[in-house]
Amino acid sequence: MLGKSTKKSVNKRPRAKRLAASDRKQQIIESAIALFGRDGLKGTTTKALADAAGVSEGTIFKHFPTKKALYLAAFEGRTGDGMEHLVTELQQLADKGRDEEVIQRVLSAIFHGYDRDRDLHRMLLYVHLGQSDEENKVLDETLRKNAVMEFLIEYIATRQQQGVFRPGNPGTLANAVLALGIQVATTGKLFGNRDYGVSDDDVILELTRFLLNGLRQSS
Amino acid sequence: MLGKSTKKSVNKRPRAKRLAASDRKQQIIESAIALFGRDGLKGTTTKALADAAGVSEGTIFKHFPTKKALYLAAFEGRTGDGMEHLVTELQQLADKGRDEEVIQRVLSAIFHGYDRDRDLHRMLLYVHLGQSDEENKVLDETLRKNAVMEFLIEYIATRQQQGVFRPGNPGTLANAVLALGIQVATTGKLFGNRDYGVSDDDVILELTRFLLNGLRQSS
DNA sequence: ATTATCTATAGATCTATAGATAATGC
DNA sequence: ATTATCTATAGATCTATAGATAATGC
Repeated sequence: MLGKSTKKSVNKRPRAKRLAASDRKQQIIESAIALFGRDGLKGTTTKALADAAGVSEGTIFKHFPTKKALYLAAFEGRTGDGMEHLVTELQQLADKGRDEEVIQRVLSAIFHGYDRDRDLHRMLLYVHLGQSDEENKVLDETLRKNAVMEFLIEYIATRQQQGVFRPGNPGTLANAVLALGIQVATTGKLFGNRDYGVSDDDVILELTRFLLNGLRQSS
Repeated sequence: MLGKSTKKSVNKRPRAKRLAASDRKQQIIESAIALFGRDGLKGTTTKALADAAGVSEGTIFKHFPTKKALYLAAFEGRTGDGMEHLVTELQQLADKGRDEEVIQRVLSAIFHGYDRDRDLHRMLLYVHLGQSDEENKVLDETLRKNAVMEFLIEYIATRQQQGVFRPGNPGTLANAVLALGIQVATTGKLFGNRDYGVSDDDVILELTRFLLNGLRQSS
């Protein structure tokens, strides 16, 4: 009623500070991940992307030829960040026979990954649901979680030969370990289903004991 | 070049057979689930919905006030279909001490649910990612999987008191059982990650043994 | 004459482009 | 004078509506 801020968009955003192209590009990507993670590719408009980045829509398209190119750019350079390092660490723990720590490390890596890159993991779910050829390429690259999967299969098979773990298909069992971690992290950290008032560390400990109990020989 | 079918949309769809409103409504919902499951709410156009149902866009809006109303209608009447029946069955197995069959039954119910209503489960993932207040209402209604969750918590706690299952937070453990089943079903049946060449029944058996081993006292 | 469907279209986005304007660095 | 940003807008959808047309049942 006072005429100042009632009119739509009277307060126009100030011209964005001029940045080097590579910096602006990166900054647009960072702010885009939150939006794409929330609403998906189709659900996110270039207007929203521009507003979030603090630039005009024209600027968005100056840096990325299409909206989808920006979407896909979010995954560049993030393919399996510290996966090799993790696998090395796991291998060392496995060699020392520290089974508890192996499983615990796998679970905490998953949990922390979802904490650190929550929006990116939401995006990944959207990409999975998307399923185009192009997008599945990105997935194959990104889901180098397979490095961990491969380690687990080998690890479980070895422990079985040593008579420590009970028999059973190592692929199915490795998949079970990862699946449990991923699903608990997904519901707890992406969907907010953490009704069971327990801390992450407690859940990890509980699940570790549970998984190891499941893997080990009873007798 | 032959002029007959080169022009866009020369072959016009014949007028849809006239149906009773309730039948048409149901049929539109059925065909919509596949589209919403594939592309989500925003990714599915009313044009696509009309084409899939074999009617005009006008007809879609005659039966549903908005696209979103159609989206939400897909969940009506499907809230926990045979959940009470399942829980009754589980309770009977539990009373007889048939632990293997309890777990196996839970897992096979999840697997079969994903097989039977694949598109609906894809939609549910989209809804989960959507997260608006309104949509979470639908979720709370639909995810009466909680009935099974509640049963499992009670069941695990009882078995712990009897000294059959090892100690541990029943909520976390029950969540683990469901999470494992849901995630394996999601990746295997919704995302097509079934690289490990094993039949459903074998996976269920393997996971059942694994889960029970994890739950039971070792000594 | 009542109910279902279709046609045509309004109005609101939404993506992307072209050309103008502003800022930087030589 | 080179590079980054913005403004303005074209063209393509996309949702939803209103009024015309067709089918059914009394």
